Amino acid sequence: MFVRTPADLGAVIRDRRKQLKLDQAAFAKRIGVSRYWVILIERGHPRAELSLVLRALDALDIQLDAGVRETDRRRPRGVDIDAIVAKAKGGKS
Amino acid sequence: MFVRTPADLGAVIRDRRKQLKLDQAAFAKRIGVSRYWVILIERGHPRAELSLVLRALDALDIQLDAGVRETDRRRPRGVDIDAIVAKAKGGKS
DNA sequence: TGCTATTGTCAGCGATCGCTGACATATGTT
DNA sequence: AACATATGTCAGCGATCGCTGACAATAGCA
Repeated sequence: MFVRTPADLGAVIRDRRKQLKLDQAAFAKRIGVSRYWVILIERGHPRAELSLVLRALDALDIQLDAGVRETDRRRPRGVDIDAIVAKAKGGKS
Repeated sequence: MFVRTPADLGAVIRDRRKQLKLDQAAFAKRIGVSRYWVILIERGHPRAELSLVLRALDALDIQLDAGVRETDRRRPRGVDIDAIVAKAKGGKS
């Protein structure tokens, strides 16, 4: 599953927690956080702190893979648009 | 690249930002954040706020994929350890 | 229906966020 | 060296974090 919003993350966490048959209290204790925090996260709290989120994922054996999004493959490989533009930097404005 | 710590994330972000030839100021403006924030993130700030991080990744076209970590493949497929343990719940302790 | 486990809600608190904006330190180019 | 660009540092500020702990609401089961 791809994670683009805090809500996505909340869903991933909640699903996996249930999969592992952990209740909020047990889960919270495992990652060293309050149960309240778990509730907020699963609800999609946008301002949660990064390290806690990462610890939560780790505790659930969820791996985060960060990769470049390859939406369009219109251009042949080996062509660096930026480089071309830079070379022709007549009006950089 | 796998992201397990704030430092990992900082590295991913910094590398990609340079790949796109953005300086901190331009990058910060693009995601609606201060340049100071960018510096902290790239340094691996553990308490950064989630939504800003996600926006940063999005702005860099970095996709976050969350999947269950499959470290050991010792057991044949179809065997659910949890279920077995549950079934034999003589001493659940 | 009762009983239990689980989940959701809240106020008040200390701690820390992210911002600004000016200055210091690289880094690179001529 | 001189200059321009990029990156790193900091103090003070308002805003919000995550915690506690007790209670309310919901779900599951007999």
